[in-house]
Amino acid sequence: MSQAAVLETTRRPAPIAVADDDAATQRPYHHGDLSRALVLAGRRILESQGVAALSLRAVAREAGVSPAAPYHHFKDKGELLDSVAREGWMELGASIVEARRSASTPRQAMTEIGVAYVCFARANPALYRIMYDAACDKASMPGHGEPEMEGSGWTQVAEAIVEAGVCPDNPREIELATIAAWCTAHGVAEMAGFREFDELKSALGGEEAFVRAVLSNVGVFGAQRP
Amino acid sequence: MSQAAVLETTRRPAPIAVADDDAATQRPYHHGDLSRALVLAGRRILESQGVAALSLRAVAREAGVSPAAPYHHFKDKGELLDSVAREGWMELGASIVEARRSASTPRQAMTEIGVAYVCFARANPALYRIMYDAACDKASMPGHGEPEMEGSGWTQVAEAIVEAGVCPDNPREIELATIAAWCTAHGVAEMAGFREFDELKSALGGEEAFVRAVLSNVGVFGAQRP
DNA sequence: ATCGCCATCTGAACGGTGTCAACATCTATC
DNA sequence: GATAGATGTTGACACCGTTCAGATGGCGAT
Repeated sequence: MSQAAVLETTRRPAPIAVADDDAATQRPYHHGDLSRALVLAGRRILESQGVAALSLRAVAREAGVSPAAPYHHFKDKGELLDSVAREGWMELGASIVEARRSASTPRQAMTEIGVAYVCFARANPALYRIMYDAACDKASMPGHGEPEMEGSGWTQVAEAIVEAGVCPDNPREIELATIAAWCTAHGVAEMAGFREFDELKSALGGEEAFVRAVLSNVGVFGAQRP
Repeated sequence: MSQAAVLETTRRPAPIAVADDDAATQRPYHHGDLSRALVLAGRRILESQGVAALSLRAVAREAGVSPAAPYHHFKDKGELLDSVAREGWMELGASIVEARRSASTPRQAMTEIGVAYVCFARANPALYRIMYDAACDKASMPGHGEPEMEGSGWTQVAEAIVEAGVCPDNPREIELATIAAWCTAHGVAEMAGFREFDELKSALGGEEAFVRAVLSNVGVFGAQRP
């Protein structure tokens, strides 16, 4: 469907409402809520065509709007991608909360948090790339200072680390362990997709088994060594 | 200097010899060894302007050649970047060999390998980004099957892991530990530059101290927990 | 020594991109 | 209902990767 829009540039797809669950909603303003529609369009392109296809013009096309329209809602392309990324971080945070809740012991919670992080990134690789890029040049990590993300993500990990007792109970040690956890999860998340590991993955019975096996070697996430 | 080349498009900088240590070398052919010169130009741009400025045209400009010239030496932009990346991996491999040699105990060797990996990536952040991107869609990890990289990098890490006894002495466990090591180093390398950590870094006495503190929390690289 | 081949380099072009200024249109508010 | 401001469109600019026809020049065959 978006294929057609790409091939036949003249005929633009009909503007999509912010939520297409109610088809009867006639867009109340020029477009409705374009900034939201653009973020959704961005995610759609990310999922269907990957990060290389995520141009500002493509997003505008997908949203059924002219290439310059986004500039009335975002300073530039980076700011639009930041919005897409922020949604991703919020979903990842929710996934971590869920993983922690599902575990029966604090130590197991750490493992599940790691697996949840990596699996989210692997399930949405293009989105995760955007998320990482956006986090790169931010002065604070995702989840710090954003009221709608309070109690998810970063703080969850720190709490779980304290509960699991993976490091001395001391603010600095806890911070270092939390950073180590994030770094490690990020590294595994980015490299789990390497084709080099395909053989090992299937030998271990799938990607999640592979991820668990790797994470078990990693200290913060792994089972306590005897 | 390359600023001028950007601003004043008409006047191209003089073609640079493949190695400018010997200024008397008159280029023997059309350009000399353009493919080598292009790789060097790419690295120069990477270091001075970052990865966002690394366009094929910019590389050609820096090498004093027309935008189409690189196509006689590389299939496309990706192949040129692959060459730049391969050099980077070889240098990183050498750095790892050196780090391992400098350590006095097998366990310390693991720590130094991790620090060397991260410090290389942090010292050449744009280059490392290219290196990672190139490794992404390769079927084998850097250092596998390339004769000029035999005995550096990947195999070094596996050997060091065996010597340090960080995992059961079993091919699969060794492979998993090696993968975990690489994932971890990659994660720390990419995130060590986050501005979020600036305060902690200076509190710990610099970036290398920060890196060592984080790595000590990650199992494969860290000191053995008591 | 000359010729012709072929690797190499150039110039111009195409479609794509991000971004901007000028203009058009619609909503909200007085 | 007039007007101001927010929102969308058009057209343009510079840059990008890539291709292709032609110029250039080194090197092997004659």
